[in-house]
Amino acid sequence: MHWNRYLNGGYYMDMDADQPQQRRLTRAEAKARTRTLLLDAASQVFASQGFAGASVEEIAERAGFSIGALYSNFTGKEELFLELMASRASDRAAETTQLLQDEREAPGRPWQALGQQMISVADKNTELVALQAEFWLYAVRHPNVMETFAARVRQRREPLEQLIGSEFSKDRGGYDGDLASRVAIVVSALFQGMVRQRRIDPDNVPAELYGDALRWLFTGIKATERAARGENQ
Amino acid sequence: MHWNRYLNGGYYMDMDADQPQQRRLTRAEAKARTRTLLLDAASQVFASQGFAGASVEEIAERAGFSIGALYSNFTGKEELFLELMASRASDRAAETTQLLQDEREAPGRPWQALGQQMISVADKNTELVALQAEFWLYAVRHPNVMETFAARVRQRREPLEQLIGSEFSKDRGGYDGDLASRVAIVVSALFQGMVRQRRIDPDNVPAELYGDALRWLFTGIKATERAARGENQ
DNA sequence: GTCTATAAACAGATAGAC
DNA sequence: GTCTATCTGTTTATAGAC
Repeated sequence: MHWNRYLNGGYYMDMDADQPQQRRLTRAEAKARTRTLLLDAASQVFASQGFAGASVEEIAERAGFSIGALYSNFTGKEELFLELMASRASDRAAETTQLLQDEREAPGRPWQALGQQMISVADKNTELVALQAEFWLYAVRHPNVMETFAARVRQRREPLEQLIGSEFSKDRGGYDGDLASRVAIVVSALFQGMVRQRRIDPDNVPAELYGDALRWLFTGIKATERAARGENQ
Repeated sequence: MHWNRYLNGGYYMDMDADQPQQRRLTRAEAKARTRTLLLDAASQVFASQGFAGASVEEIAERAGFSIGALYSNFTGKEELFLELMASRASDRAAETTQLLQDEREAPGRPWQALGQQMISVADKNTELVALQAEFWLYAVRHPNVMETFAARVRQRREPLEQLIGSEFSKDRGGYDGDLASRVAIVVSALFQGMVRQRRIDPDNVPAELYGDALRWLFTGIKATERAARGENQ
């Protein structure tokens, strides 16, 4: 039996029972597996109860272990939370890169399609959306963590920034990195804001709206840029 | 001595000591004042510790009262939090209405100016921004509260929706309420997303960016609408 | 490595004095 | 109305058995 990790943080087992030389897990592997299961349980409990509201007992129980096991893998609740924060950040980065890779391979696709896909991904991962809010609050309340968190968020924005940059390159000579960076911030802020609104009021925040907003935004940017170039030349 | 409430939820005393018939507060007035002070303290403590992380003792202490006083004014921590949620929502609604009223009286002002002003207001009220995130998480975790919260958010969006609608009326014959509503959602989502980003990474999220984004957005909407009308007519 | 048992601190909430 | 004292349950974290 072997545990693999999905991009979204879930797990599945290799059910290939015919595997010839199935062996016991080494101590290190077993411990790693326990850590992983604890982190997965922590994700659920922190998402539904918040950092302060979550109890280590519930996390351990949900993972199928005792409190003692938790404390032998993490120094405490805080470290568990911070490790989760780090692990989920890299998951998201991989996911985003993949999503935008798909986008690059279907370059004719309108912004609407990308927008709708992003929203539908967010609709499914309700746990992650709540966790993000929890991470943000933690960062705001712990200045020493804030910079690390901000750096991760910036990093996650990079693939988006590149996609936008290459989109703009089509229309003009050079690659305007500063513009791409600013637009990426706007696009991701818009995305996060809409996902949160939609979460509490889905009827009033249709999934297509994010795509519409992207179309408006990029139409406006191109028009504005054209106008600016027209004046300068 | 009389307590008045600022739009932003703060308080100030009338220092007019010469007031001739200064009288003792009635029991009801004293109780109302206690409630108000407790709510104000709760705002600070909930913002910095979160709902689960805040203790009623700290709230009572910060307000200058004992735990007993808190329990004689609220049934418990939960009611205190919900009352705060309701009171701060109406404060924000009044504030927004005022801000957009100013906007209406200076109709030539570009979107950039409005955007920058909104961001600078948010920069000052860091407590409120954290509270909003806390309210959102609470709503997400308590389905019975969610609809009430969503309704308050919708209500707060109304003045913005009207401003946008009247802006669009200039360009075309009728008032397109549906478009205005959708754009208002986009604008407020964008705002909230940028404020959160800016809170943890101010260097990378310049205050002007929100204004730029609004300009891009409205330029794009008008171009898109023009194109749509051109095709239909 | 993980479990059970427990220590020590703290939380929300109540009762009765004033 | 508000305060002090207290009850009860829960929490994080640790110690020692296996």
